[in-house]
Amino acid sequence: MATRTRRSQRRTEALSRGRIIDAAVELLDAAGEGGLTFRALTERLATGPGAIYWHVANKGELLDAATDAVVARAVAIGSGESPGSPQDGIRAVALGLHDAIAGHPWLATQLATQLSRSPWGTVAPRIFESIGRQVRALGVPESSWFTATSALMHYILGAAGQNAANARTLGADVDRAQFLDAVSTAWEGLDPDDYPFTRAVANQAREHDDREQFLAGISLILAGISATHPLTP
Amino acid sequence: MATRTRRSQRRTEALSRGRIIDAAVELLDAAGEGGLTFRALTERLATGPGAIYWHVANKGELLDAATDAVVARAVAIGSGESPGSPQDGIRAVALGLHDAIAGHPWLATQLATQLSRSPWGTVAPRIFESIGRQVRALGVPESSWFTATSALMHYILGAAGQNAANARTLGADVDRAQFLDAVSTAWEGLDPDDYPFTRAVANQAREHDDREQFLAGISLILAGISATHPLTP
DNA sequence: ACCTGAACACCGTTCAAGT
DNA sequence: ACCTGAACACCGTTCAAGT
Repeated sequence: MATRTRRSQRRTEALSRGRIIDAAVELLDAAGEGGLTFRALTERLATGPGAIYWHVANKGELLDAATDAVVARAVAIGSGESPGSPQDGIRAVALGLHDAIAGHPWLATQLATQLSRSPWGTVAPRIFESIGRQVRALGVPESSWFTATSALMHYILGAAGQNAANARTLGADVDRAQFLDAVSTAWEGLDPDDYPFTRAVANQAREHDDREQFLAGISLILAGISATHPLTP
Repeated sequence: MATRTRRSQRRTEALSRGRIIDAAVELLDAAGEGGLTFRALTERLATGPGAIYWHVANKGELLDAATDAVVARAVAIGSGESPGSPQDGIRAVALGLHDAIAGHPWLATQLATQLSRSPWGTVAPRIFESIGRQVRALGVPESSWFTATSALMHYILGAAGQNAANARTLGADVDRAQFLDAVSTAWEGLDPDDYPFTRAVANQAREHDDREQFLAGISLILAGISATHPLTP
């Protein structure tokens, strides 16, 4: 449909790594991981593939850079001087990442791949740092910093990724209520012998709210942290 | 290198969906997501692409089926009649998924994509059910089943995915100690103003054990569940 | 019903050539 | 130093034709 928008704009600014990364993010947002191709990129930037390869080593590096750009913005928002408790600080950082992934669904898969491929990159420390500072403020003893921060980070990325994937399914024609109803109905139709538990919670799935549920999980982990570690705030 | 193994074995069994899925899993295990191509598949199965398309709709469906096959095996192992406490039951299920992802690193990305793309598929209920049964056994009140099970599932998939990605980086020439040392050293070299926390825990990262750390996170969530919800076991 | 294999459209990447 | 654009190897998928 609206694929050919801004078809061959006259190129006013010179090409640059930054402009390429911005265009990549736009393509990813518009059409998901499949939407980022060098053909689409050259058309949007009104140039040839060789020009792009002059600024960027390959597609993988471009994806990493796009991921880093979006994450940097997200943690900058989530980690401003939070006025409330350290718990609220953690919730703010968590929601910042949650909403970033919700707004850029391709980020979930990309984060999973990149965090593992290169934990020495810029993305992992960025996220780790913004969560960890709040953990420290919480009064968790230093010997448990790594454990507590890792647990929170894994939960956040896991849950946010899941929610994002759900959001991606919601296209133009499917709304959220329909979607949840379809899932719940499918779960209710499962074999009673093999899936008693899933059938029993099908209705809770139908009525849940993503953000609320996400924060409930954060609260669970926070409660676990205070129960396990003597806090000294 | 050893790419051409069992080059053109005489095809003894007829082609079938099951045999195609098995071959897909082998290719994924051997060379990651990039290793599964229809070319490689046709060579290994000594057939043409058309034959595969007769049994399988497209590559996405094949990936889903491969994922489901591996997960089914994993939860079958993790959820046998556990002799210990419900807590230990949860740990067993969690470790079952953890080890499955560690053994099939491509599973992490694939699970993230598939769980969201179709939560009405077979994979999501399988995992949800195996965790949820243990949550119920724990004595969590029914109104909190969905929240507690979701939190555990998100943590497990997030953490296991991360660890798997780490494992993937460890090729033939890099061992685990070197890898962790490289990460820690990189973290220690970060800007002291921007990354005080990450620098402070760099040493904990160097010495941590994946499984131990993974289980510590599970314990944290379990502690949070008992602290938050009145258990009636 | 099941399989063959040539063909098609598309992809990431390279590179000699230009400015 | 930066950009052009044709060309290459490879990919998922289709389909007329065979058995």
